[in-house]
Formats: sequence, C-alpha cells, structure tokens
Amino acid sequence: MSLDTLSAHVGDADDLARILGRALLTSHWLPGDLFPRELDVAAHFGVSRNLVRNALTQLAATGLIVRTAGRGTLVRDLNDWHLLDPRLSEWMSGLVDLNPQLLREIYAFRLSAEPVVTSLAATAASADDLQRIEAAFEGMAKTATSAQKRLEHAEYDVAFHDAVYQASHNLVWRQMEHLLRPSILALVQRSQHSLTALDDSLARHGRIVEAIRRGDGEQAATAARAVLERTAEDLRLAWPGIHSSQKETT
Amino acid sequence: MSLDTLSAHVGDADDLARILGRALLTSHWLPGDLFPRELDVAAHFGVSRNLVRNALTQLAATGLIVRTAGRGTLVRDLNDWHLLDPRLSEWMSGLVDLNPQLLREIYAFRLSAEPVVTSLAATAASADDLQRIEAAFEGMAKTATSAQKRLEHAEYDVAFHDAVYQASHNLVWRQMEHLLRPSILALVQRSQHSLTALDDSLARHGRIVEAIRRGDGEQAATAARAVLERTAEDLRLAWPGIHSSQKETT
DNA sequence: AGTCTATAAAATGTCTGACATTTAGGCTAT
DNA sequence: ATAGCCTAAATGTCAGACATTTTATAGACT
Repeated sequence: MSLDTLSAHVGDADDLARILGRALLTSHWLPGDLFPRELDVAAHFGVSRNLVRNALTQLAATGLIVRTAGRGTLVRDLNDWHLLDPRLSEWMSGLVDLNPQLLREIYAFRLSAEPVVTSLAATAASADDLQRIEAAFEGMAKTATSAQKRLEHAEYDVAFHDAVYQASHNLVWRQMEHLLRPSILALVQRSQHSLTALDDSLARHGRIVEAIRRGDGEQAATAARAVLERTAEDLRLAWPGIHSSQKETT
Repeated sequence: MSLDTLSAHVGDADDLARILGRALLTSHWLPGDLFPRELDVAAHFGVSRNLVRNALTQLAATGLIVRTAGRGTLVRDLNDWHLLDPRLSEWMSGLVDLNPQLLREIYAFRLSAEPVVTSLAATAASADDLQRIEAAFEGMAKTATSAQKRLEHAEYDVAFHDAVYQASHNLVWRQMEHLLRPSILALVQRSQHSLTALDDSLARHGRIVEAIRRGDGEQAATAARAVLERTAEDLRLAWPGIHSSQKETT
C-alpha cells in the first residue's frame, strides 16, 4: 500500500505519528509489509526527514512497526502491538473501522478484569472517589433519555469506569483507564441503542454504585460482570470464542 | 541532583535512555526537579545533542519526564509513570534499590490480577501452552535444591508465569508479562530463601499446573492466590495496606 | 555447476550547525 | 502598580553529510 490516500496538515512529529498510527491501526498496511522509506514519507508530507524519524520512533515504541538499519521498516502483527501504551489508545479513539478482532480482545480483557477492579474499588474507594463515581452516574442518567445525547452519554460512561479504576488505588490498574475510551466509543458508533437498552444498562451501572457505596466487593464484581454482559450484547460480540486468539509458540 | 555519579559507555540512544531511566527509577532525581539540559547531558556523556534528544524522547514516552519547549525537562511523579510500558519493565529489571512503594504496587496488582489470568489459562490453554508451563515448572524443580542456582531458578519462575499469561490467549493480558521479570527478580535479591521455603513455593506452583491441566478455573485461581501469598511473605510486604497508595483527585 | 567472497547499493542511525518557537523573567514607559 | 515589550534560555525543527548495517549482485575459485 502507499501513502496516496493520506493527507492532512502536519504540524509536528505527534501529528504525523497520529496520522500514520491510525493508518496502521486500520490495516492500511498489512503485517509483514515494508513501510515506506523515511525520505518518501518526508517528501509526501512536505516535512523534514528528521521529523519523520521522530514520528516513526513513536510508532516503533508502540510496537506498530519495527525498524532495522539497512533493512527498512516492517509493519508488525497485531500480536506485537503494545495495547497498553496510552498513545495507542489515543489513536484508536474515534476510529470507526477499528479492527474487530482487536475490539473483541479488549472486551474479553475488560470482562475478566473489571470485576476484580470494581471489587477492589469497593473496598478501597475514598469519599472523594465515591463522589466522582456518583457524579458520572448522574451524568449518565441525565443523558440517557434522548438519542441525541449519545456522545455526551458516552463521555459520562467513560468517566464512570475511569473513576472506578482510579478508586482501585493501584498504580497499575489505573493505567488501564486508557483502554476504556476507545472501547466505549466503539459501542456508540456500532450499536444502535434503543432507549430501553440504555435504561437497562443504566440500571446495571446503578448496582455498581450501590455495591461500592456499601463496600461490598462480591456484589461489586457481580454488578460489573452484569454491565459488561449487557455491553457485549449491544456490540453483538461472538460470545463463545471471545477470549481466543490465534495460537503461536513465540 | 547532577549527572556526576553517572558514567558508562554510551553506544546508542537506547543505552543512554536505559542509564537515565534507571537513575530516574531509583530516585536519583526527585519529582518536580528540573532535569539537566540537553547540552549538559550531551557534554557529560560525550555524545551529540541529537542522540540525547532521542533518549529523552523515550523517557518522555514512558512518563518519567515531561518536556516543554522553553521551560525545560521536568521529572514526573510515580503516579504518572507508564508502568505497563515494556521499556520501563526492562529498566526496572535488575535494579537492587527499586522504589519499595513501586514494588508493593506491582505485587498488589499481581495479587488481584493473577488469579483471573490463571483461571483464564485453565480454560483456554492449548496443549502447547501446557507443555511450556510444565517445562518451566520442571526447570524450577530442578533448580530448587541448591542455593547457588537462585538466579537460574528465578528465570524458570519468570518463564512459568509468563507461560501462564500467554496461555490466557488474550492480547491485553499477554502484554503484562513484562511486569513479571522485575517483580520476580526483586524477590531473589531481597529475600533470603531458605530451602524449605523454596520447597513450599514449588509445591504451590505445582497446584497451578494441576489445575490448568484439569481445566479447572476455580482451582487455578485459588492456587494462584496461594503462590502470591507465599511470595508476599518472602518479601515481607506490609500486608494490610498493600493495595493503598496516596489518594489524589487528579 | 556450485559455493564462497568481495563489492556496491539501499536503508536506517548519528553527527554537526543553524534557525524557529515557546516560556519565563526583567525592564521600561505610562 | 501594571501593561507591554524585550531578551535569555530551553526545547523543536531543518538541512546536509557521514557512519553503519543489511541485502543483493557479480565475480573468482574449486
């Protein structure tokens, strides 16, 4: 594949990294392909080779590509992507044609992780944390009545789960907040929520709030599972094979 | 703080990033401090400013520092570190004086996450996965008898848990393998394993193997918890507050 | 014919120096 | 005292040259 379809104003290295990163995330190039040479990229976007190098360095850091002197730049496989790099999450946010397999993997992860995180939050949340969770929940409730406010609703949804992760009070769990935004935004773009579905989802979120307020870890875990199962239905994710990816021995 | 105590041969940008990254990880500079200017770093290590910039770009990507034009380079707080960045894990590996709070956070994370991962592994492991797990376990057994083989034993230990994460067959969980090495190596450096303690630990690992072989998720989770509790004892981690970090409203 | 070696070409890595841009702080004029 | 300008300092970008690594090719030798 070539650079032809890509064009946008490139202000700095971050801009270029985002443009190329999103192209890679949407399979504009396929794993194993040879990525265009630095000088070609520089010529196409009208920037210096130096800036291109800075951008490609970022792409390499996220595992999207691998560069070796003399050989060139190779596009890497999904299995090698650093899904937990915040930059990757940022690039994924708002992409309409995100790799479906990737979406499934992220949901499978959340399905297994979020009950634990929510349980932790129930036992570790401070008054401050609880307040943030409740505020986000109220925002969700306020925006659940109209189909026009789907995007605003999604933002509150992100804030809600983010607040839960923060409330776990663990540095590692808190880093995974970044995975929430792309995965929740994808929900908005792919599913046509009926209002009754939104209502059901809201009720399930409410049970998380209650459990955390009572400090009941068991209940919190159960409630978190209920929310994610609802989400999976809305996304129509194939349930049985959700946590399987191709096997390899590397 | 200054660069004075740092000196080593710098071959490329990765070398320099590792040296500076480790210095930051061991609190050679404190959060909020102004990091030395690019030209000073370049002069000290006898390399070009360009190479320094490449190294600092990596440090910024891991959240260790933040750079703003005109202002300079600031050292960031532990809360902002991207603990899931593989490079950070690599820099952490082998550090003897790793921040104790950081170690506690990583262990708290593993204590909550690993039961889930192990349970997933029990239901998703292929024959290949199981074979790798068993091979690592046998390596652990073989090296558990002598105090001289602690390092070799640790490597098998890493391989064991790594294989379990891989067996979960989830792209996100598999990324967290990187956290294992520093956290297991820290165990070797800090605790003086008695041989009976090693024997106990080995037995607990064995129960994980059995559970996965039987495909019993519940048992696998329980066995994983047992292993980590043993580990915590060996590390003498303060148990009650293990999953608490300072609260903040960011 | 086949294999090993030397050479050349192509791509990424590094160095150097200059200029651009952003930030902070001080200085002046009102 | 304050608004505005000016300057110094630090990071960001550009340009061109050279270094290093990898791959492919042509040639010599067996």
